[in-house]
Amino acid sequence: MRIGELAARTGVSVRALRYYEEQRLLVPERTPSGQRVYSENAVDRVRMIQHLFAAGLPSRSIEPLMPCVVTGEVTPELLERLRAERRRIEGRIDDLIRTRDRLASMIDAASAYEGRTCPR
Amino acid sequence: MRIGELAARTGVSVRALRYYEEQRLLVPERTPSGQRVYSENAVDRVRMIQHLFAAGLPSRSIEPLMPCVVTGEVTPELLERLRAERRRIEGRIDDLIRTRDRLASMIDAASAYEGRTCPR
DNA sequence: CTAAAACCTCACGTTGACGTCAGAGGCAAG
DNA sequence: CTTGCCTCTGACGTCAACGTGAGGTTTTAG
Repeated sequence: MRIGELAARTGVSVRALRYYEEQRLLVPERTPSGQRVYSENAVDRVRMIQHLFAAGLPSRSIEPLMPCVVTGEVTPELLERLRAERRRIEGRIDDLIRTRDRLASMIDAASAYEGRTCPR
Repeated sequence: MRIGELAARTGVSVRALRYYEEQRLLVPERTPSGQRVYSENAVDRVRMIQHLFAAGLPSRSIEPLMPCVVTGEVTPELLERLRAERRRIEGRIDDLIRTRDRLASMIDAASAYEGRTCPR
């Protein structure tokens, strides 16, 4: 499929797909005239990339994880990188939970004084 | 205390503190000569700001939350904003958990093929 | 065959949270 | 008084993940 269809099917912009290629996250084939041609599994690939972006990984961290998807080769280094990223994400989850709890107690304390002025 | 000490005690840069002031997140007093003077509770304030930044809130979202800390006034709108931010954070937590789980199953699947080539 | 739609490659613009440098003024110690 | 560190105000630089044209080619529909 060409770039427009992939964009439509994944919900990301054409520009973003070209950006992924620039970062070597998703390198498509080319027709003789130079147009990009993507395989079916590029759809899943893009979704994966989006999830990792959403998890806060920069493209420099995603790029070395991609060879696995491409060649299917699993090196110990790759596994370790995956585990490291998992730890990073778990750390971020813990941070967010702490922040949420802090925010929740702010809300509890504040709602006791709703409409008035709370002591400081 | 002056800006250098606050920076040292909070671990954020002097530049960042001036940036917070620019965004009206933390507006200090001034000496007659123009030097910034921070009160003791600015330390907690900065930590709070850092946590909210870490939670992904932009300064435009943090700024309207700050009057509470300053004046102690709790309006219904403020409470609603706090609750909205809490919901946002909880959404991000859920996303991260999903991403972590996906990553974890990638790791499980991959480690079964460690050193070899996995089927595709 | 032609016109529209989709695609191509530069290449500059944007946003947020600062980094960094320049040039000048302020402040405690010796 | 001067040395040395801290602070001040601009103001430009950075990085990531794209957005947004400009100007030209390719593919597709009628």
